[in-house]
Amino acid sequence: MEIETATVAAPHKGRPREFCVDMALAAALRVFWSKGYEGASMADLTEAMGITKPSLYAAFGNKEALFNKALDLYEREKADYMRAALDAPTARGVAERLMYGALDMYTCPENPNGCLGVITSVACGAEAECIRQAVLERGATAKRAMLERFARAKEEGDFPPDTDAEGLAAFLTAVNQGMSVQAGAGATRAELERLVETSLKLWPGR
Amino acid sequence: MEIETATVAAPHKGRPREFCVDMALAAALRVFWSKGYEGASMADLTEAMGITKPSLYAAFGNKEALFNKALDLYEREKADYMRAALDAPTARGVAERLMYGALDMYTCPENPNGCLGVITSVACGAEAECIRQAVLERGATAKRAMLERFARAKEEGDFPPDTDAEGLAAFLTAVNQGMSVQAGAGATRAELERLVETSLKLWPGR
DNA sequence: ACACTTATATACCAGCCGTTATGGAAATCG
DNA sequence: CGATTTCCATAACGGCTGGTATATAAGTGT
Repeated sequence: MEIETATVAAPHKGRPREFCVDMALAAALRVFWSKGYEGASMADLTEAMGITKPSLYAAFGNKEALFNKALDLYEREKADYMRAALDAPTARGVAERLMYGALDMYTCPENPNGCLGVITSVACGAEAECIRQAVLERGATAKRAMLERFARAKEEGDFPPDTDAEGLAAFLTAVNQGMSVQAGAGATRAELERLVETSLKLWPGR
Repeated sequence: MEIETATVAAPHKGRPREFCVDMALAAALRVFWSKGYEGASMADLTEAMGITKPSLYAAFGNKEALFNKALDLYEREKADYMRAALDAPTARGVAERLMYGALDMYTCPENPNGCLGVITSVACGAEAECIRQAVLERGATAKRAMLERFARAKEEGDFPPDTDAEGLAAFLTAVNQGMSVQAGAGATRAELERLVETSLKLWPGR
């Protein structure tokens, strides 16, 4: 259990490590984010993290454990706009925050393009099936939260009464996933902005 | 240049090959379709195709050439619903045919789930960059055709005059890509049907 | 100064990757 | 028939994969 959060200050005996775990993990995340789980080789990771393989294995366990910790970091730092979006007062506000948040994240110049979840869950070999399952589970959790939010929105009158809240959740998820795919395919921010604006123009209710 | 299309009938001298090129290619397509370009190993391919590696190399060149031929087959047989969709008389008809066509294709029990283009273009290692570019080019061509169709639809009054046809093309593309991602993630056909119906309910114009 | 503990660096492991050389089998041509 | 051409099967190639054993360096507490 690591207590320290910054660069140094080892509390116990033994040779202190020469790198910052958090920074190394952030570097690993960027590699996974741009190349996917299987596309990221240990050589890619160690080079980006600035450490050697034994150091990586000592600090993180193995590739799979490293990915899971990187995924935790991703959700914590990068994708918490999702949670924030659900706090919007209206369903339209939720959709706005979700889409513009995704837009910012997918097109931020210092980030890889696209969504880590989409990149990882699509097209992975048999060996990475458990990784894929873990990612899908998190996506399902996020979608469930969105669904509950839209069910509430329907009760509050944000939608016409005959609206399919589940369909709308799937719809919003799909547009975000498509935005991720197009960002990965090289779409410009301006193009994705038009996609978001078009989608919001079609969004039902006030 | 192979002339024969069926099982046998070698026109020239030498030992005739013992497998059907078209069937082998179809099998290879299914492997690429379910595992992606890099996720499909030569062992996977040869096993599914029922041939050995030297036979594969003699008949198709190498892995990249095999993929390109499989991609040709995919576009020719599976994804020509796109071309057909653009022939619909109205923009709404285009959207309907496109979405239901994608729905049928992504959920057909005898096909892998999802879109080969999405699977291949997302998250590939550096070595497959040219493959990715080839796939993206075809996607860009398809999107360009859709864009032209919607520009015409706007002139014909299918949309309100202030409509962003380019945004709508990106929108429709995004919903289809999202549908592919969700199909690959294990969504049921019923779920995707609701996604399509919801999207069409939001689609502008008559 | 010493033993002890931990991190780093080098080198290595078996296994899979895409690809190909080699040797024999099966067909047509003369 | 023999000669030729093409295909199939085995096995191997160098290179890369994720993962590790070994040896050395750099700190700790006493």
